[in-house]
Amino acid sequence: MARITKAPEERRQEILNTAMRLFYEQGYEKTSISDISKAVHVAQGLCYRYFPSKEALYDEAMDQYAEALAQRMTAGMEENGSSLKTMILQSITGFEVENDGSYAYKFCHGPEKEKIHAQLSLAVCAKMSPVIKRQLDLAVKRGELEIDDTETAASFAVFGQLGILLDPALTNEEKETRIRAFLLKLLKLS
Amino acid sequence: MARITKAPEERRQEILNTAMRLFYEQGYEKTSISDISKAVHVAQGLCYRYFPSKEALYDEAMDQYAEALAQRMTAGMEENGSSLKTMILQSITGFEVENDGSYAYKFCHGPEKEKIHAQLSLAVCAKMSPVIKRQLDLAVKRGELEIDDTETAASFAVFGQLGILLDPALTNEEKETRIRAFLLKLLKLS
Amino acid sequence: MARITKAPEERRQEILNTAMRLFYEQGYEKTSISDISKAVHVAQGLCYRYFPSKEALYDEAMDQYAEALAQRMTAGMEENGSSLKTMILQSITGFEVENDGSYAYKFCHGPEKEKIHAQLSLAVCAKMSPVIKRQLDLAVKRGELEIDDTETAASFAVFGQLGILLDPALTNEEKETRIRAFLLKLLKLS
Amino acid sequence: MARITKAPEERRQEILNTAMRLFYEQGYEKTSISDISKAVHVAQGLCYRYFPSKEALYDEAMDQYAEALAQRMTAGMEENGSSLKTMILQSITGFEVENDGSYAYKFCHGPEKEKIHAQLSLAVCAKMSPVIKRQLDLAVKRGELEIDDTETAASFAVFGQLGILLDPALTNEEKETRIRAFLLKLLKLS
DNA sequence: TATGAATGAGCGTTCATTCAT
DNA sequence: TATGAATGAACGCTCATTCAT
Repeated sequence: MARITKAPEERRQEILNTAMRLFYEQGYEKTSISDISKAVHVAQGLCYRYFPSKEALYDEAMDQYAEALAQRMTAGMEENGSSLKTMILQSITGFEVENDGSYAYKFCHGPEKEKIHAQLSLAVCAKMSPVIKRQLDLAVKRGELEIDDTETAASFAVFGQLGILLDPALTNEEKETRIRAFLLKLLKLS
Repeated sequence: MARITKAPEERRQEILNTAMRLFYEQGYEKTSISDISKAVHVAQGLCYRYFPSKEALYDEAMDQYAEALAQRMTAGMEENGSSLKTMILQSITGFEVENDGSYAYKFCHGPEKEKIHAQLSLAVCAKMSPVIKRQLDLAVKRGELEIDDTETAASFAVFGQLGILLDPALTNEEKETRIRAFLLKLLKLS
Repeated sequence: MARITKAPEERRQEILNTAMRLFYEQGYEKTSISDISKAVHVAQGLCYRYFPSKEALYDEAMDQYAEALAQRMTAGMEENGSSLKTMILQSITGFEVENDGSYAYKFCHGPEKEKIHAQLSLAVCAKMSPVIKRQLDLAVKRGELEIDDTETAASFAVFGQLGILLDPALTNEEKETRIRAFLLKLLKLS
Repeated sequence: MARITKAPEERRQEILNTAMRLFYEQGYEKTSISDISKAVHVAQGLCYRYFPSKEALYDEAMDQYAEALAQRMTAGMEENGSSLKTMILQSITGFEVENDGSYAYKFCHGPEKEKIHAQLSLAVCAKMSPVIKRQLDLAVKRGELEIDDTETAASFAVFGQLGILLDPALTNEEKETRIRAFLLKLLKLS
């Protein structure tokens, strides 16, 4: 086979991206290193130059994936200084992310059987919570809000959505409406 | 080997219990059917008389486990008619269950690397939510509470705890204190 | 389960018939004793009261099956004293047997992948040859034919058909026409 | 174990040859992939780099084996332009092939219980038939023979031998004598 | 005669990982 | 840096067979 050499970092990320996708699509166990290397058009052994084991590759891929999703969902919050109410009304609740070529849009949309969703959902929430806490702190400082334990509040505000988001009986609109209504009330913003 | 015949239901449950334990302790992939059958002191093939595949056995074991944990955590709620405030103050938040021979006490205590925790946590929350919703409905009827969307509220109240519970930086007491304080405020009970 | 007792010979034949069918339909390896006993509505262990092993059951089933097919194909020959030419023109060449509830009609019709066909075809031919030899002998006696080695002739007449019969490129009519034309010429009857 | 790397094609054929032998000697079911890989002195998994399944390996091995036997038996026919009579008198009838290190000599000599023989015999005949047909066509052209349906004639000439060849009651000389005598008569060459 | 739970060996297959090139 | 043939251990699963009832 034609031997294509790439900059290590690029190769590494390429493997990571492909692994991310396959792990997400097929689950951890059903994705073999062979699958990954085939998809990257690379020899099997090469994966082991960049990652010591399949599990290490998985951990890094999952973390990077969760990070990407969390960033996407809190995008915009850190820059502009909207009011909390505006933020909530504009927030992406995880199911409106459009298919932009990344795999973020699949969040909560894949087949339920995949055991990876639970792990990913929690990881994303864990990454989102500190961001939300910071926003709550700012809102408190701005006088929009009166809460002392913003950490717990942020945690509830983020993880609390999971029950609604993962409920297959609800439509996306219902999910969105309910979550926003509840959050506004929770933060006494309405 | 001495051939020990048991009533099918008993055998089935025996396998299920052992599988539950091993899956919990070692994770799904690292537990082989051979491990399970050895632990039950039974021929490997026997597992396949009761469960068509490892995955089916896993699914049933996980569901039964989540059910048991959810029941334990909502125990007492359905019978006595305590006030919501009392319930919250007496609630088991998932980390106070003592080691009583069951495996419930390990909830959220096992090594974080196990991928099963996320799945189990969400499954338990999903099973607890409807119970909590019913209690909120009763509380509303009793006039202790004024909420219209009790389903969403219950969902937030249950899933919202996950962020705190899964945070390894907090002690159990802190977790408990924060959650109770927040819940009381959330439900405007204090 | 309701325990249904039958006369040993009846049971034995019942098992044999079902085994015959399943071996034919699915091949030897893909048919398990469990399959057979389920199809007979009988406990697995019972098969071992009647047959010492799966292979013994197979051998007997196959032989009985081949016997049945051979009889069906030479039916009528032994009784009436038709001329050889009439016999050939009336002969069943293996593909005209209609579906009469037995499985004979499947001869040479099943999926080609089944490895059992070869064995069965040869067994049927082996059983047919002596019958045909006898008819040739009678025809020689009647002066219809002049052959010294009727055994070899019968063998060629029977086994020789296989190449045509097993050819998937020919239609049944073509097979029939060719075989009859050739046999008439071979025996110098036309 | 010492790691011996070979050219893929060589390895592939090596596995094929060994499989061929074992399948022939022991039958399909009784030959495990483990047996084959042990005999090739190779890791079990390697077989699956070259063949997707045991059955695929079997099919290819059998076909290659049948091909080799058919070639051996029709060897010489295609080159020189002997008369048909000479060909028949010189023909190898399948049982005279000496043990030359190949396994061809075992044709029709192995234990009858092996179910593979029937399949192999028919496969060899199927491969021989077109060759014989071509010879008959040439003989017709040379005026040695007067037959219109040479395809059917070839089929009968080849497959028709099976009954005699597979008859365990006959000696090799008898088989040879009878077949040659019959073929000469059949083709009206004597 | 009949049941069906239980056995236990073994099979085909997969796969993470290694290593000579 | 990259290849891909080779390893070898294990795994899920099947199944002929046994045996207590």
